[in-house]
Amino acid sequence: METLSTQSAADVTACLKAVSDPTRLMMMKLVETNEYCVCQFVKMFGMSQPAISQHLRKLKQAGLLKENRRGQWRFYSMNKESSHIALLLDILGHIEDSDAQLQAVRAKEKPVDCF
Amino acid sequence: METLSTQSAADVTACLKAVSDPTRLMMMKLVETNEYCVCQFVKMFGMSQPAISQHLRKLKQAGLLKENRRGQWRFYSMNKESSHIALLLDILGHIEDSDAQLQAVRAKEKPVDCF
DNA sequence: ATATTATATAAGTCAAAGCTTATACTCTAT
DNA sequence: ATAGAGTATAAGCTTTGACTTATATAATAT
Repeated sequence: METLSTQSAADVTACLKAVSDPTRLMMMKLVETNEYCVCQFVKMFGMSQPAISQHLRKLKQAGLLKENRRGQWRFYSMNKESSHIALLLDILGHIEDSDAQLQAVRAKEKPVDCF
Repeated sequence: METLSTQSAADVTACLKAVSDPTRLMMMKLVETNEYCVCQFVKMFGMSQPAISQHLRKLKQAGLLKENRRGQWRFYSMNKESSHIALLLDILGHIEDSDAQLQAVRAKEKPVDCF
């Protein structure tokens, strides 16, 4: 079903810029259904920890991510209260679940107590 | 209504990159209902002709625009056969029609035989 | 208090993006 | 054939973006 929520062109652009990077788009697809900590993303994407942190920061600054601290971990999940949520979900809905990259990333998922 | 069309994450990213610029997003919103020639865009956006041409080229290379030559003009319109059309329309649907920037740009629209 | 693990931030590098100016191409009119 | 208008492309400049390495912060465990 289509959402009726609209926003300014500038707001739409801000959201698009946040997710127009392959890593960040994939991150948002992942957190659509789960929450992940930084170390999990590092394993899944095979990128350095600072690179992952920086991507997460951009998504958080765009209001798309919610941060949840538990112990020494910080878990990130989709911010369902985001002003961009309708647009975001529409975009994510266009990614096929069978996407090879997406499945490759998910295949590398490890529990939090990873080492 | 929601479209069921999905594509690879890479394809979605390519589309998002094309429209994640304020000028290009606005261009796509404009060509949703009309076709425009380069000189019209120049007037509407108050940008140089090469800058406009370069934005149009990006959108065309992403498959979002159709080019139509008539006389010495080149008219650009939305490519309804684009593989990204469903995603694109979803995105554009989130821009409010009352958007100030959009209305400001539309207010500067002039007929083709402009000088 | 110290060490360890998880994460963030700072600073630097390199490539890409968006503009500019200058020039080339294309069509029309003379 | 030449000139002029509309548009594209090339080259250069400047800013931004995505990484790197190094360091700082925060929580946990000893």
